[in-house]
Amino acid sequence: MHTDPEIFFQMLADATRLRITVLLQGYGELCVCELTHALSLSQPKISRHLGQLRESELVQARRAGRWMYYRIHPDLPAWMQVVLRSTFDGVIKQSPQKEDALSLEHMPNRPGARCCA
Amino acid sequence: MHTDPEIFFQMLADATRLRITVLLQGYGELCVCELTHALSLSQPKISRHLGQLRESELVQARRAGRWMYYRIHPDLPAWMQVVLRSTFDGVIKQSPQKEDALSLEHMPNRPGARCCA
DNA sequence: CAGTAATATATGCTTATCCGTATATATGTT
DNA sequence: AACATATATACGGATAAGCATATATTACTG
Repeated sequence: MHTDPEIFFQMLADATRLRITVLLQGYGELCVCELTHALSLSQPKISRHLGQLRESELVQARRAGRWMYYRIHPDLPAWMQVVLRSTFDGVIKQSPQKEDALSLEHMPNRPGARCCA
Repeated sequence: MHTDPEIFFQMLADATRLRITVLLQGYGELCVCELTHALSLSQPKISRHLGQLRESELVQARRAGRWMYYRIHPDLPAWMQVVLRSTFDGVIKQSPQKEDALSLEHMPNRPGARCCA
């Protein structure tokens, strides 16, 4: 599935999925609660969009205890990686992506690498 | 409008608009009849999608006599230009973009630069 | 084996998207 | 002016996308 450019761009064509993708591009791996906090959106909404991103194989999920960690799929075609990288560069200084990153960094009690590794 | 990444990706998230965009990326400037021929789609369908691309300022239109020539908007943000370039590189060898390019090159009586300049 | 925290899915609804067909506009030609 | 060519738009209908709320699953905890 992740070789179809139309579906790839469809995934990026929704504001919520774009924000998620940009955060994953910038932070490598994030769990659902981190994304929910960073974007200030309901958990089902985040989960539903993550489900689509996962099904289209734009992201990869990994379970660690009760947490699900998501990251950009490492096997994406090179050109898609370029697209994601330049998209990140293009939007990370703008709203709402800038605020999303700030909100993530100021999140209290973040699980994952920083606390548990 | 062409500074909104969500709309930018929405434009690329439709097969017809993606094919049009890739052709414009590869050939610089094309008229509606060339696109209609290359994609083998109805004229209103092509025109409707070109209208959306134009309204979102992803492409620019120029009239020359009875023909309307379209090209990628030259003032796109740099990161969007990178996206379009790497998308072109990623899909031009695949279907249907490969066939579109062939069909365009074999089109008889093409108007525009090649014949009239 | 309750209970709770983290995440996922189901349901019903609203709205947006896309399409084909028909028609309008606009330019050039006779 | 009438006509032909190139392109754009209008209309009605089908399908898909997105949402909020409620509920289900899964894995830890005691």
